[in-house]
Amino acid sequence: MQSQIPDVVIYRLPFYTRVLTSLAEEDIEVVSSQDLGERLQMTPAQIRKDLSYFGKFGRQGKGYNVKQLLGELQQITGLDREWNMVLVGVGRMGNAILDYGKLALRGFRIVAAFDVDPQLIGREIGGVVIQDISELADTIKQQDIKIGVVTVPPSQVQQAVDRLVECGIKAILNYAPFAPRVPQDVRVRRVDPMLALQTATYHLKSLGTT
Amino acid sequence: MQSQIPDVVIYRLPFYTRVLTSLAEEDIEVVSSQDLGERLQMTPAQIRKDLSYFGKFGRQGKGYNVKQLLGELQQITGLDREWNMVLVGVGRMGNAILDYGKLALRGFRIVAAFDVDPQLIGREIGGVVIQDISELADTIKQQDIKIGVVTVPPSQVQQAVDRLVECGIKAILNYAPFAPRVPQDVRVRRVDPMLALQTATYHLKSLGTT
DNA sequence: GTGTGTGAATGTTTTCACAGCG
DNA sequence: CGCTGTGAAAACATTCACACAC
Repeated sequence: MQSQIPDVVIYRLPFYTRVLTSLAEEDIEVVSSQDLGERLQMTPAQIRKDLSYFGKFGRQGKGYNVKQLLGELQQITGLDREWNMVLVGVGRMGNAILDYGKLALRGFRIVAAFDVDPQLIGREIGGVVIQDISELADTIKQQDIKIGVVTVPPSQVQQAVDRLVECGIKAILNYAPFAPRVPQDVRVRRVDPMLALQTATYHLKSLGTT
Repeated sequence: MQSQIPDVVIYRLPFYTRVLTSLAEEDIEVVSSQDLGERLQMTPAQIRKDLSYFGKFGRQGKGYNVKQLLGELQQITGLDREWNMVLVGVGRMGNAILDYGKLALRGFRIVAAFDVDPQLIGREIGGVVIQDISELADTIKQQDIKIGVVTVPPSQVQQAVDRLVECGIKAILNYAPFAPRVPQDVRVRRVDPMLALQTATYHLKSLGTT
């Protein structure tokens, strides 16, 4: 039924690719799980175990070849290719995301943006022309897009997500502070600075004054 | 240290307060772990177990009083008060955050912002005047601030974090794509949309074409 | 009857510790 | 030697299932 590779492990892979990328930039050729562990603040054993789910990438007595391991991990995570995305909801946040150039550099490119506001349709932001939401299905199917970014107001999130799912979107980056309901095979990832703060205050509480 | 309450539980508390808040707004007075579970897409048992770490808030055969439980949880999480924060690094992201009004409504208020760029010092954004970084220590100590938001370029994150920690900051909202090193008693929370995307592509890979 | 609170059971993740390879 | 890869053990988290309170 399922992949038997724990989700937590999948979640950690991008961390590995990031450190390996910067090691590669420093022209470091070989790295041990020990080194990696220090840079990532995790135990060497965990790193070795994680990697072992996918294969044997290291050499005993030596460590891992940085470039080779990086390549393997990029392939495993699917970060070796470009991913096209659609964005739904060109409000404040959607605008900022469209206007932010660096996404594409990292392999994620917003190729289409949608809104319901007639005022916005036809405008161009960050090289993307805003289309009417009614064109969503066609665009997604034509370009075989699998990732959607949802930046509509909270009250419309579920509806927007439903539409995306109907169109065959399989991963959603959600900027709303709650989890929309989706079928099991669709992944939702939440971006929620507020939540991050709210999980920190518990520990601050016990810290006297203010 | 006698925390004994699992971190995962602490992380879930804000979700409970959010649903309870919206239930309260709908004037719903009582809720069962069953109901909560459906809304949050988690098992009733987990909710009951989580809550049991902090006390007995429910009534058998009935459920939980929404307002009362909300109050308890806000107190437990420290969300029953206002938190003042400083922001370091008024670049693109820092600017956006300062300009974003709603933070304060949710109990978090940025009361001071800092940068090293002389061009920026003295400017006002979102009601906050940008100060020179040299004034950081004084401001934090005078106002007994415990939370810092770090939006400096990646290469300067560790330095900025070190300064904040020296000044007594105990929680940091980090917008950089890596984890700075901090003492054990300082919590760092990362906001990282890129990471969110990167954890999703693993599952998309196996999905044919594109 | 209904739904909480909770030990006990089950499932999952991390860590240990060491055989074995280079 | 040094460091990987990995079963086995330990730690941790979730779910079960039921006594008990309303």
